[in-house]
Amino acid sequence: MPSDPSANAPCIVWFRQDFRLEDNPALSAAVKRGGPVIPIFIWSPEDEGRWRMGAASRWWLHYSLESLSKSLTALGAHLVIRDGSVASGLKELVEATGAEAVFWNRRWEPAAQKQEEAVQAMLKKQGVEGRAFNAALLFEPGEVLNGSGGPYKVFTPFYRACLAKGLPSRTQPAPEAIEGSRLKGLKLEDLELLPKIHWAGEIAKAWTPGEAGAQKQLDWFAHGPVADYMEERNRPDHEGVSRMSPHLHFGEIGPRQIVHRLRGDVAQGYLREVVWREFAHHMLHFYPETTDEPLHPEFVHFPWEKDVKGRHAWQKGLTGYPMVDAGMRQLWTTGWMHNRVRMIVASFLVKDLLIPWQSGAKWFWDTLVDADLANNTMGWQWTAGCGADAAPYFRIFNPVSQGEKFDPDGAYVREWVPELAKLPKEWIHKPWEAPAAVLETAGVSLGETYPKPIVDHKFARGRALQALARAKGSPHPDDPQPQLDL
DNA sequence: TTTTGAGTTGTTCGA
DNA sequence: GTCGAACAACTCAAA
Repeated sequence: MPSDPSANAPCIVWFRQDFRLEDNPALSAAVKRGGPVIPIFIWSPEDEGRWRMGAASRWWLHYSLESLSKSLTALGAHLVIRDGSVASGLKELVEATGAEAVFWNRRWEPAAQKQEEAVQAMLKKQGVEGRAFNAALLFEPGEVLNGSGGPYKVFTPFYRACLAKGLPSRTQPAPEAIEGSRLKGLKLEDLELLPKIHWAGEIAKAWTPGEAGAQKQLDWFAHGPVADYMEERNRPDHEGVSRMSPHLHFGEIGPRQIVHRLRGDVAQGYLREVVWREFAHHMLHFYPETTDEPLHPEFVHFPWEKDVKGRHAWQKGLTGYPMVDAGMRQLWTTGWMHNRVRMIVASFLVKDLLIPWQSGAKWFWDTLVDADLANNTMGWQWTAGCGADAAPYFRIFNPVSQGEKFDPDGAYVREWVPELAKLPKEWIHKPWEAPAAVLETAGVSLGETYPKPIVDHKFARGRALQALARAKGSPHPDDPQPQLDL
């Protein structure tokens, strides 16, 4: 037998947002290296700064860790759980175990990158090997650049450049066995990730966190909805989308596995959305301040309203616009909202109520089980018109026509706004226009059983167009006219 | 260097 | 009911 002593020194695998065994390059490399493997998760919200994990995501994290822990145990390893700052936690572990290497998969959020730099510096000081791998993305920031060597700021050319490179689909199998090491840590319960008040019942019914749940979800999507994705993806009243977002966010499955599973023309439209996720991560990397600041600086002066009542009505799903309220209640109840409806509610907050997009981003951050800093930031900036590929200023969603177009029978509204369930579909998206007799028959009393619209959309649209014109510096009737020097 | 064409997801109005 | 045009100007990407 070879007797190189260093071959048997333990290797720590630091799990972050890559809670899977298949196609997990850090884990595979550690196993291949030989010697004991110490998988570790360190709960360190203080390392995340302003964007520490929200309540719904913490719920998911709890069960994702539970699932990962079981899978590792089945292979012979043991997930060590800790809390506190990652750099100091890893330092202690390296010293306690005599580990000679720490492997992990990269994350791209600004705070996560700072955390990683601190870990690298610590390891260098300790004389321990630190190696980072790519598990999260098809292409990491810097791999897809425009002709001038800079980052793309428009999606379509970025997308074409990705396709030209070929979407990576090679994956690594899960290890068959792992040489473990007994090491004491915290119990999962000690992290107190689950809510103290019991509000997660419906979330639990809707989702199965963990690698097996992710695989099952992808199977379901690949066998059915993917074929009609382009038509059905806009229908919140149908099961037409993949619902992969929380699994992807927590790395219970990686994008390469998705590309591998969905090869073929039928999935092109869906894979385009996966590339949007890539684009969002690249943008966040190159423009890290966009989590809080508009990408386009003229929006710093945008005349936002401080409308506390409006914000609360929006959060609770009591705006009086059924499509908006249905979405907000689906979010609150299940930790997720259909993407089409995300655009509708976001447009309503930002354009109809003129409430800052950051406020909406924060609410989503706390309530979504798939809250992802890159995707969330890109989505909200796009809606507000201040981000990459920004919406033209005149693109203001009409919550009524969007409802009639994408929830034509009102089934989605009926599910999430049950007090309107008996309204005929003719009026379900605009109950304030329904004849009194129709309302009475349906048991709807506006202002009592369901709110009247908190703002008139036509008025709000005009107001938003005016505010946008002013922010952009175009002339406005109320502004002093510049003297023309003719 | 200059020029040209394109740019996720919309709405409204008038023919 | 359906259809096309108008709704700004600007930035980005690439020829």
